[in-house]
Amino acid sequence: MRKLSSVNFKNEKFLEYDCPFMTTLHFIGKRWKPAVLWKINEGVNRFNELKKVLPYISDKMLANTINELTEDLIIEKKIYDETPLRIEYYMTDFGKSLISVLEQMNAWGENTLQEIKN
Amino acid sequence: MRKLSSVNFKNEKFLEYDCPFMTTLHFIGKRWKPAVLWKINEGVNRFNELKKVLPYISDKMLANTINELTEDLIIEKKIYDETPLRIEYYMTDFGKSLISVLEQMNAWGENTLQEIKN
DNA sequence: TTAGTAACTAACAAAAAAGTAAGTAATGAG
DNA sequence: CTCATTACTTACTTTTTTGTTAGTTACTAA
Repeated sequence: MRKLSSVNFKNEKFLEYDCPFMTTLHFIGKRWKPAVLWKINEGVNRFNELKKVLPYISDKMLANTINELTEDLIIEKKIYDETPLRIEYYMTDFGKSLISVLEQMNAWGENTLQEIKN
Repeated sequence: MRKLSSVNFKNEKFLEYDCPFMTTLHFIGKRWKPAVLWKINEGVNRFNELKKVLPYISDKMLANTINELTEDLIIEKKIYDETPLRIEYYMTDFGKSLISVLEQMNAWGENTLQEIKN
């Protein structure tokens, strides 16, 4: 749980106010968040499918990440009344607007990895 | 200090390999890094000047951040043989290539903040 | 009735990141 | 000789994030 009185928290808020890119990082700057988002965008929509494509993620981290993305309105949960239970996650329009940012970050990352190789 | 044997570290490396945007986040995904980078890019080049424009950063965090940006070859240090001592930091060409990514993140952040207001 | 599957949650521990307080080195001014 | 300035470093603590293990609910198939 976040401690709202901490200097750490206040500094984060100051930076989000002073530097809008910190707001962007607020949505994607965690270990598994951008990866989960990316996979959902690619059409991997279910809990267990996400676990397959991200083999080292733990149940807890996947659930946490999904919960935060849902609270932030980046993805939405759809519950299908079937058995066995089927729940799927989809990008919201707001979430989709983040993808082009991730794409540019991806391009820069790929480029950098290439240059390091050479 | 980073523990190279930790699951945390291994997961980070897996993600940098699997999702190139994680490589980008590796360079800017910390509390003060993108802000310091941004300010240096805007022409704030000295330790004490950076402290002025980022009033809540501690000496230690600023020094750490500058050191990491230097090790990552994003900025470079220029020492002027003057008294009092003058040291300035400048973006490298590699560092400059990151700015367009930060600019897009900034635009998305500004937009999002605007939408939240309305 | 036992086992299995999907999608989780809770309690706890370890690791990493950030913050605090004090100190350092080189120089020059008074 | 003491103080001020610039640009840091060190030792330590707190906060935050990540990971581990075990359990839960609702259903179905054998």
